[in-house]
Amino acid sequence: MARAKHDWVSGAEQALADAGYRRGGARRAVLELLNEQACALSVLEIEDLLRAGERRVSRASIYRILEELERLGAIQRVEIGQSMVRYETIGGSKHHHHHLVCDHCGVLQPFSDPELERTIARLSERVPLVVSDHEVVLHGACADCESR
Amino acid sequence: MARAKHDWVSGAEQALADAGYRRGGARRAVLELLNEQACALSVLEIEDLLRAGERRVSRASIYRILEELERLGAIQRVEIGQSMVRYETIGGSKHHHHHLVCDHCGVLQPFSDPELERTIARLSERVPLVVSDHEVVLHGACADCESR
DNA sequence: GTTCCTGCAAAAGATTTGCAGTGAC
DNA sequence: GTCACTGCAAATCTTTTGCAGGAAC
Repeated sequence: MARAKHDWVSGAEQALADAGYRRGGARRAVLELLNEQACALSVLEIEDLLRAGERRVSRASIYRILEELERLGAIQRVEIGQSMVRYETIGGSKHHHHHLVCDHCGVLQPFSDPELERTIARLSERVPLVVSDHEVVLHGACADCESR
Repeated sequence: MARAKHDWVSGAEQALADAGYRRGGARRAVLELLNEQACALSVLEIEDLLRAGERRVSRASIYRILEELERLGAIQRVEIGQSMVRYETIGGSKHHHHHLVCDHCGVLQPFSDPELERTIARLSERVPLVVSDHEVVLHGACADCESR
């Protein structure tokens, strides 16, 4: 899967280049960080991870970069509570999925379910809206918090 | 339905009283406003509607009142983008539902679907989380925005 | 050399908190 | 009279914007 992972980064960079953007260190650092994640990150988490790791990037730049990437369709926003927007890659090594949120500790896990997708696809036809996207969040207690 | 509507307000007031809260004009105004709504409102919308209508309530009080009501289970938070938390009544005259969001104009509509509920209920058994709640948001273009 | 990218600092928007006065019981 | 409720103002937190210097082409 190392191949697929690398492909998301280069795919995104290609899309950026095609859209007339130049290369830059901050953007590359954000792309690589996002590519390594199992699940969606908030801007502040991205900032902290970058500060701890490869290269510090200013918060304003992170916001700007994420906005560009979202516009190009390389990442998507997910809103799962905690009053913070989160972002995650689209395509690449990860598939379409939804989220489980532990309301006690805040842990986030991805899950996916074909039956759910079929149900939503069918439902989308019956609804007074031309549906382009959907989001499902299950709230509850994770194994750790439940056993405590 | 006037009966059911009134019942949500008095039910919530009863729950508040049981929890040791006293009555107050600001809280009553918020309860009645929420009760009349078709769908979830943000704090700022609540503030504007109250200012225009029955009684002005300070923003800080609205936040505090909503927090209490959420803790008591009389209302629920929904997060549907637009970087703003929204709240709506639970129980009362309205049933469990989910949301359609027009990404162009921001309009919000409720919908519900029994098949979706069954699918999610089944799914909730298979997931590494003790599920207590769920939220589904469909994004797209509403009839108005689509035809334009 | 021109234009875009980036960081810094300030601004804006949403939410929370501290405190003092009023009102419920 | 006591303690909760409320409004105001200040503080906090997230996100956006303006501007100037540096980097990509």
